[in-house]
Amino acid sequence: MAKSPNKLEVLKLGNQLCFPLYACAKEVIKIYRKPLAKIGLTYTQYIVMVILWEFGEMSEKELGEKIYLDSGTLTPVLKKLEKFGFVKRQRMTEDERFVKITLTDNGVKLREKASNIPQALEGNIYLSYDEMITLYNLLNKALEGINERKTQ
Amino acid sequence: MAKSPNKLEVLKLGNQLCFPLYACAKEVIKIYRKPLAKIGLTYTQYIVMVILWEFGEMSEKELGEKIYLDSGTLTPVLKKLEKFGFVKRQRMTEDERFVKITLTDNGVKLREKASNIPQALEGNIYLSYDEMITLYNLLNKALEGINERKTQ
DNA sequence: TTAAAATAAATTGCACACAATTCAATAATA
DNA sequence: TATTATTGAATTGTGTGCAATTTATTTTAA
Repeated sequence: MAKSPNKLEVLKLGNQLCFPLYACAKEVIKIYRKPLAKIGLTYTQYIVMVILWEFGEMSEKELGEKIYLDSGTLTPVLKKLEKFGFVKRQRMTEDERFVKITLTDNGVKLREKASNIPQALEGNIYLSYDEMITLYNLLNKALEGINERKTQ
Repeated sequence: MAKSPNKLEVLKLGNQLCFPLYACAKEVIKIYRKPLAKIGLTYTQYIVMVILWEFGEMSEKELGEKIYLDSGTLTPVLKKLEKFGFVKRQRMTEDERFVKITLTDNGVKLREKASNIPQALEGNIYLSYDEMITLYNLLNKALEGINERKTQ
């Protein structure tokens, strides 16, 4: 049975958590980079497309909330994807402050070409299925906590 | 009892893991940003200092391996820290290709001022101690796997 | 109903992050 | 030993990522 941790121990571990999180995210993104280059996308562009493939059209604001990016990052990425011909950006007539992001036909088609991208991780993540599930759940729980704090 | 997952399920989950990892890392770094600004450091600069505080002087190459950064990122960061007066950079006489990174007195002193930085996470990570331990272990296991693959 | 506040994007400036290349020093080998 | 290969750091160019500010639009409230 593990001893009950004091506050200092929790803090120290929190600090230690930070680094592997940072390093692991970078390394996993790096694994995706090469296969993504083959279909002409960066990781950030890919994530935008994944969200749009899953949820369909939405405002830039909504997209930014889902992807944890503000307009400072997102606007240039979306303009690039528009230049590539994968998305369309247009002000909404109901409220001209909002920009609606829509997939073009080519954007929809790209989904198939990207379908083998997840295989990039094959043989690169040495975790069991159960460990991956646990990791996935803990990360999402942590994210939820951070979101909760934000909306207060 | 969970059913045995097929390969496709593992791949799909791997892909899904990628995003919360990316998002969570960004959000946690964001939490550190404000308290770090008070002692005049960015997150990357802080991680460099943490490594040097823990392990002492080492070459830029060694530092880069520990922190998962190449010279393209690390050289400018180290030059900045040198300008701040926290580290010293000098070519090693034994082998002039290597640059040895050493803490200055001010660099050592900064450690105390930074001692309360981990408290930034207090009230921001809604995970139990055990969950944090599990998350920490899984991330490190994933990192080890990635490293292993690299050295092959 | 108009002035003030709020809101969504866009812009600006700074700091990474990394691939690719260059440069200088050292090691390997013909 | 002279040539080639390798290695560590530095440089260059592109792409985020974000805080702070600006702009245009809409909402709120006086």
